[in-house]
Amino acid sequence: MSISPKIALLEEYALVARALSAPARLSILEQLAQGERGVEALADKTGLTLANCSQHLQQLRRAALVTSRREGKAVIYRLTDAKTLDLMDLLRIVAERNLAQVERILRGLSGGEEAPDPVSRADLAARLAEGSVTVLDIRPADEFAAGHIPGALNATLADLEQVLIMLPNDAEIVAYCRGPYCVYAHQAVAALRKRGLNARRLDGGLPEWRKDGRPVVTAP
Amino acid sequence: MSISPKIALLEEYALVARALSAPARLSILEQLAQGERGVEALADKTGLTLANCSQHLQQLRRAALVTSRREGKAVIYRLTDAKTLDLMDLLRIVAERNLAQVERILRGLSGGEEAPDPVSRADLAARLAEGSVTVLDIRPADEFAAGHIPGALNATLADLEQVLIMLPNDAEIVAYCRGPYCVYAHQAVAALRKRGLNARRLDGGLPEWRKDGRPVVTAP
DNA sequence: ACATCATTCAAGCGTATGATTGAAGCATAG
DNA sequence: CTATGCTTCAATCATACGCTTGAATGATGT
Repeated sequence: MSISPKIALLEEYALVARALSAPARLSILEQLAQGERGVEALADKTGLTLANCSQHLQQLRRAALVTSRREGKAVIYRLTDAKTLDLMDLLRIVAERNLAQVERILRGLSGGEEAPDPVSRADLAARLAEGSVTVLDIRPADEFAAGHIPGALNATLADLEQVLIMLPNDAEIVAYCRGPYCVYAHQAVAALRKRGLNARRLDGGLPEWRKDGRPVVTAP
Repeated sequence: MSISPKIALLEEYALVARALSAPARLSILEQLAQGERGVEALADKTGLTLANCSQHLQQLRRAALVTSRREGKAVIYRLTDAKTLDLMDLLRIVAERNLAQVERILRGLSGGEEAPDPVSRADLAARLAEGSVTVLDIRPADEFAAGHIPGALNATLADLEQVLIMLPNDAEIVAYCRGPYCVYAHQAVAALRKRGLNARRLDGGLPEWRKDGRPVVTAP
């Protein structure tokens, strides 16, 4: 350490980057962006085994991207602060800005068609106020119950058909999901547009909406 | 829908993070933040072998953090855009904000003494205008020649003693180096303060100064 | 104190990454 | 057109990481 404080410093910075360098951990962070969670819930949502998820969580904690507290028998994890979210955002921005690969993957989700520009959160808020838009929350029911945009309808990709029949054909639809890392809304919009519906995606997901200080309601 | 577009997306984001997860690559990026460089210059500055440095550069290029162009026989690398710098900055901020380890390392550099708050770039610009401050550039002579803050004196850590004797004892000194990743200025300030001089560190280094749009001069 | 449950630790395995060496491209100079 | 020198590719080894399995820890409740 005293031999090379410079390397030691860089090593610390690299530790944070390394924590973000595994898809499994990004997936965990995306979940935590929705709200704090226990280990089992995280393992369940991300499809990781319990022990594996626990190990990833500890790497994230070592990098101080998440913190934990005990609550009875359970250990609850949450993002340390907004900086963690900022870092994830910037990572995504750089990746999308630079990597043609990302473009191709997102295009593949839309069935080859060009996706329309996303709706800004300010726009959606304004349109919500005048009731001229239908908001779809494309997330599992439990996440929807834990918090969603006021007035939003909940639908998973599998449910989508069921919810559609309740909507007028000329409805303007805005879909959102967990956030920029999540592809549910992309897929939902692609499916809706294939049916000729006027659907667009919200820029960002619930965490970003909440971060803007906009209203969020729990189970209706 | 292929096997898992979601994982594929996360994999792309992880690729960018992975590129930042090795001290050697951070070191390269710090060099490139000073300005574009050839492979050999980078290898020399970072202490890496040529082939090794080239491989790291290709990983950075795969993550689109740097781009390259040919210039005669040489291949010149540079940061793709300001986002790369932003990402490095945020990485450092999160690491310093959260990791007690970083604090200890930086404190170790100051010989255990508390370092004073850094001088903001706006403050330095104002004081430079009124000539009430001496600026020290603590970087190798070639980097100094390639660009430095107007009026700055160049000194390496080894040279420091030589330069000192030219300064009045009551001089107010501001030291800077390559930037937040660089520890030269920390060490120089610690050394100067041990001699009873009124030295402080500039917040950020030359890349940040330049990014602010402030004047930079080349070899005097 | 004991049983119980959620979480963490520990060991093993396969794979990927980083560093080194030596050989192969590629653009300019002669 | 060939020669030179910078850069990159290829092969190798050592190390680290991610995932799985099975046991240990730690707090809770009877």
